[in-house]
Amino acid sequence: MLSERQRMILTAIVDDYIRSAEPVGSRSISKRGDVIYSPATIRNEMADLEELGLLEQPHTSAGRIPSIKGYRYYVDHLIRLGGVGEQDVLKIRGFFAEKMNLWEEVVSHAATILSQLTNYTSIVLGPETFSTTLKHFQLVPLNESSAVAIIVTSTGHVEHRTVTLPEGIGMDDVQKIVNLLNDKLADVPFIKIKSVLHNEVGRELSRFVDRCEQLLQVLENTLAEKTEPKVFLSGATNILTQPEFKDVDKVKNILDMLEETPKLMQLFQSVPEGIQVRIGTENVVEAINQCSLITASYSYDGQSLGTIGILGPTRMDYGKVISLLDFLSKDMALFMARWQK
Amino acid sequence: MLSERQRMILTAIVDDYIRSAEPVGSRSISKRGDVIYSPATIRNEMADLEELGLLEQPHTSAGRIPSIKGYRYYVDHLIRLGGVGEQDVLKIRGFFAEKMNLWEEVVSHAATILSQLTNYTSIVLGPETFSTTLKHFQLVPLNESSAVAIIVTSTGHVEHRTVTLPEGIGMDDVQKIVNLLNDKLADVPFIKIKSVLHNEVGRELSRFVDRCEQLLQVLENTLAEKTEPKVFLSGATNILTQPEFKDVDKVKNILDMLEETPKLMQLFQSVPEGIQVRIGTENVVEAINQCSLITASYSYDGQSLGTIGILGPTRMDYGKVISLLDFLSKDMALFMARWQK
DNA sequence: GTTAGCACTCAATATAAGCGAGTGCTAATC
DNA sequence: GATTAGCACTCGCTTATATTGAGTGCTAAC
Repeated sequence: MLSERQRMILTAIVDDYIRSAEPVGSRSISKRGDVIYSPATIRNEMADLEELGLLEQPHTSAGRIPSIKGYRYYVDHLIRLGGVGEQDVLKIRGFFAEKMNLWEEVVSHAATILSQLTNYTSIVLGPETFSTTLKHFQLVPLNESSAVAIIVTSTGHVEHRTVTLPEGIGMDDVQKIVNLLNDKLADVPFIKIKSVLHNEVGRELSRFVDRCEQLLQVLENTLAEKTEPKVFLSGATNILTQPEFKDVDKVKNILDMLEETPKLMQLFQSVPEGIQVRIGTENVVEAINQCSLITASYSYDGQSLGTIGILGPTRMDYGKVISLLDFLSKDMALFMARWQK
Repeated sequence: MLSERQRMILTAIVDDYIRSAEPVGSRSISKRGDVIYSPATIRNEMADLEELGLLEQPHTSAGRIPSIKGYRYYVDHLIRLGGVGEQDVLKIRGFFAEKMNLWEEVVSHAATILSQLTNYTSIVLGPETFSTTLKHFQLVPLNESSAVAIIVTSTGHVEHRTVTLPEGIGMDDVQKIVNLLNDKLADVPFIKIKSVLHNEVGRELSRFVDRCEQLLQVLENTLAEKTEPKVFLSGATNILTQPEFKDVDKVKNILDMLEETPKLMQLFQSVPEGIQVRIGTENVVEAINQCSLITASYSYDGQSLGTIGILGPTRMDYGKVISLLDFLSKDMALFMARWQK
């Protein structure tokens, strides 16, 4: 357990370091005004904090910088959430005032706004098709053996993939099946599609059409296949403005990872509801062991819709980013809730 | 007009510099074996080449490097196209052997392959919807006032956008119009859609439906709107491995530009048929004045389908990249030709 | 026309000196 | 006992200075 004084000093060091990117010395803290002890006293406390693993010294005659553990303590116990600045609120409000019909638009714009407001890299995931309902289904034949399946969700999200048609099935049979599926599956949540298909549709269908089992199977897979949520990135190059990433080699790994969608998804694996902060090596993906990732999921009616995240250096403005993500994720949820009806 | 010896020396310098990224001195050329003159003679020629603006000296006591004009001369007159390496051919063949149904897949994979084979950044444009024909058209209502218009092209490309429905139009009227459009417009090239709509459809439609002019107008715009060709990027971070881009600030501008699609499109404005090399400041976009962009358009039946390009430092392996782009663009054209039927 | 020789240039590297921000420890002070 | 002034010490950073070596341009000889 830290003393009140230690907490004050740790807070001061983290805050200063976040601002300046320079190791913080005892003298500069003493001069700040909010810690009214002499440099010597502060030095003693700093030595103790280092012993506790909360601070580090780049070299003997330098000031202190927070360790991962130090940031963790700061985020868990010391942080003051200042709320979102007036300017930023206005920008976000303006953003949501625009007319947007497609989920993609909302999400990609959100990513842009986030990276602009923070000067870090924003990563926004969504929509997860599974959390929406089917609006319309269509099969457009390309040639004898393949077709494009088009799925429109209640959120205006359009998804398409190619399917291979079973041999020797007639076009009008296909059309019948598609019509029936539209009838039966409209407004059914994706999560229930499989069971509806089996219980209601299968029976009925066999009355109409012969040899439809294969096709039905294909379509079932197509419809029920969990889709990768789309990833929207913005401000990937912002990392280059950070002094700790002046070195090209350090940056390369990070940018490489951002280019690879699967790796990116891995970052978001098992993020819980609400706001989550992962500092430095707390991230499983090695490439970002020098970075922190803050994520916030946005949800509707208890159902998680997607996740928004900010990737920056461990020396990131946690207070600002957390406030902002909290604010934006709630606004997004609200915005999309208006839609669900 | 350059003498044969000058051409040999210029070739040697460009080749060496492309390999080593270091200014090339007279001694090292003399030792290569293919230019059998003493360093002193070569120095004299180098001085002449510099006077002609083909070479530059970073500083007095350094070797020479090619100027933009030097590269230009090299590309126009000296380059030896070695063809594509066996390894690379195999990879490309393997790539086209895969089954791909959507144009997007082909194009995005092509981008990946290109960046892998060259270690530069690849930018692939396509498909331009205008060069294909309409396969299917669908309108899925989202609510009273808006709907998603879905367009499937002959190449399996699916395109969607939201449209605003005119007030007070009935759903069955909408359906009638959509059906009619599908009847009349199937397999019509996008380039002709506007005229077909006016001549054949407009007349006929007014017989069926009242108050459809507005909707028809909206759909006409939707269908005839020239779509931005999609851009696929790969290997954006490869630029970071180049020694001339060790400096983060130089790289930032380039990567920033790559993140912005409109800027990226600007790069490809007015690229002619065939292979085009733009060296350094020959590029209009300032951010890449230290880079060269090589583009090749792929076409079918005289109609340009899209463009593939490689962005690298001016000190780029022009011979290899040109051969590769030539090869790949032709293969892509062939692959897609098989499809058009 | 070609080349050997030589003085010269200049970035890059190495070496040393000085500075200064910051520390840890000790002893005096509150 | 907690706090702080004082001081010696550390060490990265900056600046100044020398050294090196790859490369040049010019001249004179071949």
